[in-house]
Parts: sequence; C-alpha cells; structure tokens
Amino acid sequence: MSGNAPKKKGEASRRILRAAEELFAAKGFAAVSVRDIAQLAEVNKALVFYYYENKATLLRKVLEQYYTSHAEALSPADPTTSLREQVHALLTSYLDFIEDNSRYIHIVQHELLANGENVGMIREGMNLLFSRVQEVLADMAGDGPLHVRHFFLSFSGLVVAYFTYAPALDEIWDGDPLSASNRRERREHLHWVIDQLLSGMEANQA
Amino acid sequence: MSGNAPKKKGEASRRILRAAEELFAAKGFAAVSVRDIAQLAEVNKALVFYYYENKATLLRKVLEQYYTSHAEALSPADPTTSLREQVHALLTSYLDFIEDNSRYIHIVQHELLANGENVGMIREGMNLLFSRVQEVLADMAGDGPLHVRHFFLSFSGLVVAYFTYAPALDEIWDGDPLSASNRRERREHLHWVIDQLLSGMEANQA
DNA sequence: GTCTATAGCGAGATAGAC
DNA sequence: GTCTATCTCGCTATAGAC
Repeated sequence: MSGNAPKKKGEASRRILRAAEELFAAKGFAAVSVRDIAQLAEVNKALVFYYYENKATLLRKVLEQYYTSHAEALSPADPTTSLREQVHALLTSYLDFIEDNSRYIHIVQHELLANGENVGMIREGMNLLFSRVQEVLADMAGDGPLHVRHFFLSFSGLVVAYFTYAPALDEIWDGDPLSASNRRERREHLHWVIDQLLSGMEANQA
Repeated sequence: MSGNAPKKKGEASRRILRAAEELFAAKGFAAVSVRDIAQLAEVNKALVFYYYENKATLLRKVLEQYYTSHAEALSPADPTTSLREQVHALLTSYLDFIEDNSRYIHIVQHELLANGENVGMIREGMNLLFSRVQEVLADMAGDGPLHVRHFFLSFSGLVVAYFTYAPALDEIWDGDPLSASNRRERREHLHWVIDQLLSGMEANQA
C-alpha cells in the first residue's frame, strides 16, 4: 500500500496551491519551505516544482487567485438607494469578502511589509477598491483632510485592524475576538462609525 | 589597513541591534539572515552570535527596546483639560511616537502575522495602550458595539493603516504618501475622524 | 503525472586563534 | 572583543526512473 489518503487524481496541483495559500498566510512567504507545502498537500516535493516553476511563482498564483475573487466580490452600487445605504452596502460586501477570505488579508499584509515585487499586484487591487469607494463617496467627500482617499484608507484600516490584531486582543476582548458573536458586534461598531463619518461629511457640505 | 569605516570601538553591539531592527522591519524576521545583519552593521558574522545568543534573541531584544520606549512615550492624561482634548492629546502622542519609530509598527505587524512566541510581548504593549485609552474614554463609551475596546481598536487601525498601506498608495495619493505634507494632512484627517466619533458618543449618552 | 535521489548552495551556529 | 575557518543542516531546484 502506498498510502491511506483519500486523494483524487489530477487534483494535486490544486492541493498544492491551497496548501501554499494556507501556509503563506500563516507564516509568511520567507518562513515557509517547499517541503512544508508538499507535506501539507500530501504530494512529493518535486511535484511542486513540476506544477509551479518555483516558490515565488506559487505566491504569485495565490495572489492572482485572490485578486480575481476580490474583483468579483465587489458588487456594483445600487443607484436606487441613498448614498448612505450604498456606503453601508459596500462595507457589508467588503466585510463578507474578508470573512470568507481571511487569509487574503494576511498574505496581502505580508507582501506589503516585505515591500517587494508583489506590491504591484496589491496596488492594482487597492486601486480597484478605491475607484469603487470613490464612485459612492465622491460627491460627499471634500478636499484635503476630507478627501475621498482618506476615507478609503480609514475604512480599510478600520476593517483590517480587527484581523491583524486579533492574536493580541484576547485579553482585552472577553475570549476569542474572532468568535461569531464578537465578529457580529464588531460589524455593528463599524457601521456605527461609518454613520458618524457620513454625518460629519454631510455637515461639512452644508 | 583593515577598513575605512568610522567605527567607534565598543559600539559593535549597538550597531548590530540597530541593523537587526532595520532589516527585521524592512523584510521580516524570516527573510533576514544573520549575514545580512552583520554586513549592515559592518561586523563579522560570528560577533552577532557573541553578543546575542541567536537570531531569535536578537528579535526579542529589538522588541524589548521598543516596548520600553513605547511605554515611556505614553504621557499621562492632563485632568485639567476636557475629555475631548485628552483624546486628541493621546492621538497626537501616539502619532508622534509612531512617526519617530515607524519601524516599530512594521516589526509588530510582522510578529502579529507570524503569530509566534513574541505575540506575548506585543499583547502586553496593547494592554498598556488600551488601559490608557480606557482611562480617558471609559465614561463616554458605552456597551456592545460602543464598548471602549472597539474604539481602541478602531483608533489603532486608523493610525496604523497609513503606514501599512503606504507602499501601495502612491497612485492614489499624489506622490509619496509619507511626505511631510501628506503626513500632516493625514493627521488632520484623523483628528477630524476622532471628533466625529466623540460627537457620536456624546449623542449616544444623552 | 508522480516519484527517488541528489546536486549545490546558503543558512545558523561553533571552535579557536589573536 | 573581534576575527577566520569550518561544521552541519535544511533549503531550492534538477535529473531521471517509472
């Protein structure tokens, strides 16, 4: 017998990609070895190089995959609703995407910190998201400190902080910050924050 | 002649620590080799192991150093001013610290993402900062989605996002997001945001 | 398409001269 | 305290059998 794993044939390539994604998110590109990836994917190490030219290519494929699903997840604004509702809808869809793809953030943050070749792909993703925020917020936002780009960045920071800092928050939160009920509460907080900011922008326009 | 560098004797240990700090912040712990550190510090590789037992110890020392200066940078609240002013003062001192120690964030984020042994030290730093925020905000904040911990995390995210995302923002910003004038503008934005949130909290109390 | 075997290199760390 | 030289290991990547 060669093994007891329920592997389906032809799937090896996908298993490798999934394993790479999981490990890159957990430990970062540099801290992961191809051996780790092969082990988790339950394939031979050499097979990784057969499907993906090298370790760096593997990371690029992981990022490309996310880039695609991120772009797809951005549903277009519904012009029949109020701007305020459109902003909330955008926040909701962003949170949905991130909860479904929490590893995405980790990989992106790793790459941002490494500040290497892959920042280009991340920049494209940011630009895309920014243009969506701009569509919705352009009329409300102002200039200088109230420019759309600041709100875009602030929204991103507000959303992402929760996932970045979670491992160090368990004493401040009661128990696991990432539990379902705590995630729900955090969502409510973010929608509340958005409301305050929108009110401030409206007041500023008048 | 053995070299042309203006090295002062006895300083090697500090040069190593500084080099390690710089490289860990730029590329992350795993992506940095002891050889890199020695080269930047202009010392022999073996000397790194003479002063610091191993690579992991070096990172711990870097974190300890930051932990200390972070704690020192948190000036106590001035009870003769309004709560609103105290919050703004806290934000200002946090921003000052971070601008003076911008590498600190990068190292902390790397460690959070790695989620390894050093998260304990970071947790202590977060707890300390949280208790300061709580002092100032306890009376104003509420429960559930308006609990102090949410505001604490939101403030952190708002501040930190700017530095995390900077490498991918250059197309959205006009030129370098980290230029002096852009940093100033970002500060103004953050104070504006804080003001909106404080107003929202006051309204909620009534 | 998947494996074994191994080349070749750079890493962390140590021994010991000065 | 600082260096040279070296050990050992694990890494990426390749060659080639099946």
